[in-house]
Amino acid sequence: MSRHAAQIGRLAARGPDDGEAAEPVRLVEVARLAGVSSMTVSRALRRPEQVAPATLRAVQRAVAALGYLPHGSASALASSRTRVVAAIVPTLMNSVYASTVHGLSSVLRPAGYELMIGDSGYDPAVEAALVRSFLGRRVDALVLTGVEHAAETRALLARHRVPVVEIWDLTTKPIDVVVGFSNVAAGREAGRFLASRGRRCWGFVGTPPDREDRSGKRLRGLRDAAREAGVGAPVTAYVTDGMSAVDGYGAARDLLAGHAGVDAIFCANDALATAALRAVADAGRTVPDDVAVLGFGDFDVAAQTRPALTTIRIPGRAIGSSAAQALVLRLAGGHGPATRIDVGFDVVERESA
Amino acid sequence: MSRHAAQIGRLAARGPDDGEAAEPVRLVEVARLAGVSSMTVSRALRRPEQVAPATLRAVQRAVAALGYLPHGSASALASSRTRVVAAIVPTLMNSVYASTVHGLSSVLRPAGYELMIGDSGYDPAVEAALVRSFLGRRVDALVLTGVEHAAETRALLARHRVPVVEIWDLTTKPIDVVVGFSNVAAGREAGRFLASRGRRCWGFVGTPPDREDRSGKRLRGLRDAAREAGVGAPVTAYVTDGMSAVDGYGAARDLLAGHAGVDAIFCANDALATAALRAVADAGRTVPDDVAVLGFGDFDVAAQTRPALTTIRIPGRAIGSSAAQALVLRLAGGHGPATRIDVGFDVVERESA
DNA sequence: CGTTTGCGTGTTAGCGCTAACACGAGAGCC
DNA sequence: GGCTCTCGTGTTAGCGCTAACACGCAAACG
Repeated sequence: MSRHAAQIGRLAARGPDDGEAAEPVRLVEVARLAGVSSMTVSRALRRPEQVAPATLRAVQRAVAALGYLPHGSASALASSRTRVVAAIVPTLMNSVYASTVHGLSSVLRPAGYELMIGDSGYDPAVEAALVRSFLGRRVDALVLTGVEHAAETRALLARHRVPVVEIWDLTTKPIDVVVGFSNVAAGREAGRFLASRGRRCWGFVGTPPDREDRSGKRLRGLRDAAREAGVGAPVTAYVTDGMSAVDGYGAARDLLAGHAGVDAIFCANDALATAALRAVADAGRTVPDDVAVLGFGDFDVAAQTRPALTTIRIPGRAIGSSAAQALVLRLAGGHGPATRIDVGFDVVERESA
Repeated sequence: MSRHAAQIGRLAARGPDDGEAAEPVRLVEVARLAGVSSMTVSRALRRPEQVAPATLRAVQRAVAALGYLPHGSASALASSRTRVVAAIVPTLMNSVYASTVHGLSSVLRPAGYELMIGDSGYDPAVEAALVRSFLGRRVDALVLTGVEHAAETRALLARHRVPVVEIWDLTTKPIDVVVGFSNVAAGREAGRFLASRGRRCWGFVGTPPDREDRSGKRLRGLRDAAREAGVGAPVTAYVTDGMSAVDGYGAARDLLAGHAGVDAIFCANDALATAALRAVADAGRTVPDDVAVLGFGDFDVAAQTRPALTTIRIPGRAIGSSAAQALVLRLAGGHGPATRIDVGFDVVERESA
């Protein structure tokens, strides 16, 4: 494609009311105006400390005069660095993942990186498709939620060797860096909390444990705690199509209907827990007197429900900013000491348990 | 930079445990294996209908065998299309904007576009900085929240002529396409609702009206309705640093303290409204008997507060998907009939008003 | 006063892909 | 049988930028 032809196309696409023709400005134009070579302009913009102060000023004047904006794709192609980081979260419609994304961008943007976001809807196959697309765009790094990934995802990552940060879980074998907390320990803590409140017959609402996802690990921890406390194994009801409130109501209702003696329900996230609150009420029982409800995540809604949700608080924003810091370090060349960062969790006691 | 040198660098950066050397695969490698020219491979991937079926199969086999992933930056540079759309929202920590982003991505991703997200924190200067960064990356289109923009933003957009969709508001003079609703009409509807419930002394919590932002327009509508209903002009208390619950509590408290007769508070969003609920309770008064609280947005929390928030529901997800559809049409060449799409709004009556 | 060092800048050669055009072979037509 | 037309594919020439190296000039050095 000749430049001329491109311009024709552009002009033809314009309406008649266009004032300035706005021929796109390239590096050479800036160089010409500043009286230097284009390489010097490139350096002045990327590593100003490498050019003489007078030259720098001349370049900056020319850049401002022409309104020059560097061309990201050209820069990326020549330097093999896009300065884009991609992040995949289960969903944005959930305040803790939104916080995580916010934490990521609050560190990455000032460091000169933009974020591409994908939401997997908790589906590993969707995650794999997103990873493929992001790798095609040659992002400089990838942030993945969780440490369990589809085989295709692992194969893609092995092939393309991009820095990867896994978040919201821990493992002894991270792909690269992992920033999160132990979901098993958090589930165990949930159980200990219920035991300490005298609850003896626990229920659990979350995803089936054979998926070995984060929800499954929380259940594993809960079971550990049940053994530890000498209470019966938790009864379970599973959601299979999502982790939102609408997905959880039926499971919670079935749990209550099938096990009249249940005096506590631990939910794999707060959205499910709000559904459990309603299910308990609809079953004619009260929270927390008849049934305690314990959530997970400390979503925004947790403080607003009635009764307010007792839940496990996860520092979502800190996960994002720590992950981003680790990434920025790694991308700058330094390896950073830690490949495993545990941000921990707390129990937030409100009214529901 | 020679390709060879790049490869040395790569290898040097690897650990000793690396199995496959994973030399990155380029289009020519695929072409060689398939026994065609690289141009044919390019076409087979982008417009399969233009190559002969047998050739197409050969190319697809070669792509699969080599695990080829097209190089986004190179493609973007050669074709002047990045297949990336950037969206700027005030914040992701708010379910309605998260819904909007979700609506955008649900349409854009299947159409082959990735999303870059920026959050402006309701600050036009931040929006301008984001627009600059996104334009530098030569995104194919831009989605902006609101129709009021900093002068710098307008200048950048005029210079770079990228398709723009403005969302969450309406105007007769959109930059390009606008998808949203009339914030003035929504504010007026809020006032009419309060009037119909016998409220005579209204308060408003939101941003100062001189900003002429979406909150300001809602206040304008409320004032119109006050005149229409023959009640006094609404008393106001402003937030200046954000639109979250923490920003709103002080304003609501001051409003109640300064105007003992207030029997209704309209808040510019539901986060502020949750703060108002607490402020009313802390002032020793009850909602809705003493003071009605009317929110805006129908955030996730609205149904969970006690009393549950009566609010104006905005179809955030529909705004996102409609905007994306308009964009996909426009990017495909067709102009699409509408440059102004009104998605409307509803009053959701719960308990607080 | 030569030699060395380092700094600032220019030159060269691509990065991996695609627009535009060229071209040959076969089909359709009179 | 020559003409056009279409279809599938190849050739050429960049897109706008930067890595690597080259080079000249001043200061620093023995």
